[in-house]
Amino acid sequence: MGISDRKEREKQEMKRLIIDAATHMFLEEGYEKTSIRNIADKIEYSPGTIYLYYKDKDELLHEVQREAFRRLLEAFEEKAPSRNPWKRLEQITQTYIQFGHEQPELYDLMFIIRAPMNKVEDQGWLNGKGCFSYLMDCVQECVSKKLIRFSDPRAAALSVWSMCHGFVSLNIRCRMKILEMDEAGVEKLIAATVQEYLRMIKA
Amino acid sequence: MGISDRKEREKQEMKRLIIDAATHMFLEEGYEKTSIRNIADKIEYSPGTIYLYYKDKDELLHEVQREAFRRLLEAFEEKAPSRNPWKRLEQITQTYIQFGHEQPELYDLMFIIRAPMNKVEDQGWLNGKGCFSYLMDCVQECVSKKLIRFSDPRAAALSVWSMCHGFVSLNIRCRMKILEMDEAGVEKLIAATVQEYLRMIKA
DNA sequence: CAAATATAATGAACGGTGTTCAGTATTTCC
DNA sequence: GGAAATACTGAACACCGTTCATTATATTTG
Repeated sequence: MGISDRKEREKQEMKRLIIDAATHMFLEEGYEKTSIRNIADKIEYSPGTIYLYYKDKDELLHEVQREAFRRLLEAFEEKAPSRNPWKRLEQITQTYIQFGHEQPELYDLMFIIRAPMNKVEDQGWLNGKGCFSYLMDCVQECVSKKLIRFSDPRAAALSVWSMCHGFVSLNIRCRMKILEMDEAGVEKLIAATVQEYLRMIKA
Repeated sequence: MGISDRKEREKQEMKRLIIDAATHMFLEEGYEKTSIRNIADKIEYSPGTIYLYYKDKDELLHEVQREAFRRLLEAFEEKAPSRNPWKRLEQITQTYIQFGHEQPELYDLMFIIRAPMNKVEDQGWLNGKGCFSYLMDCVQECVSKKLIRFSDPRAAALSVWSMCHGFVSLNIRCRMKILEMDEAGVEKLIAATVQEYLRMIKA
């Protein structure tokens, strides 16, 4: 049936229209400050219409999260391609921190926002798992080749992730103002400190 | 003038009444979920009254932050008293992480929440600086006595803080569900990984 | 083709939010 | 006791996410 095919296609196009607007506005203004009404205005539909395509605002969030994690994974694949696992680990940390600083609102909704994380199995976090696996595989290889002072790869991955997330999240939530340095200085210090960290965990 | 003294005293008592209720409810339900109307209900005043004592909800937040940082500092002084700077560093990290896990809503409003951090100079963050100084002094001493593999104490403090904050914030925002471990297992892993981290930065 | 049905979109309404302010009640002062 | 100052109220404003009866459009049927 051609009609139901077209209907399905139109439905998908509508979902795209909504999610593209949402992504754009989340990136621009952040998740909290973006209202369903604003999104509806932007795409020139009534607020109620959005609920015909997405259950609630959380579902929009999950969809955007899914794409954001895909973007991060792509960034890893592009900017952390080294075959040398130690080199790759350096590239991963750098890429992660750069990603966070360049797209703070996106980083926010991926890693900081209070969100129903019920469905880790869910699609929304499948890409998230992909990102974590990229790191996990890397440190796994580092452990195997004794390039890193860890024996448990899970602990190693957690350590690297927490360190990087610590830097990024403290910085984008302005807690590093406590250091009383200018923005550029802080980012330099972060870059230097992550290098220092890597030096210390290097076997 | 006795009357204006009493007036001033009553004003302070009213501020205390409000801030105590606010603190209690922020701790219980979190900052976002606590409304001015809820607080007003609790203390049996009208919503408008709260605005006679505090400019806006942010000012309540800052006040609660101030007390929260005092609490954290007290926790440091109580649970991280060792004269040995390395030992003290271990105690500080442990205390910090325990604080975050035991009072996630308080931790949230101190370190995670989007909040106007305009006034780092302000009272709200003076206690925050006290907390950071407690760590800073400690690592400073570690650097002096060559107990730590850092030369720049600021980088050392930032590293330790970011690592601990990374653990706590990823955990209380449920991002560690990606590890597919139970809650207790995660906390064990965190404790082990922070130990591992300390072992690696130890000179 | 027209009528009946199914689908899609609307926008008012509900209960919530932070915040303001004209009006009222209370207290202090003369 | 009456005037002035202070304290408090609660309705109102402009938002929010979400629901749903109603309306408009598109498809299917006779």
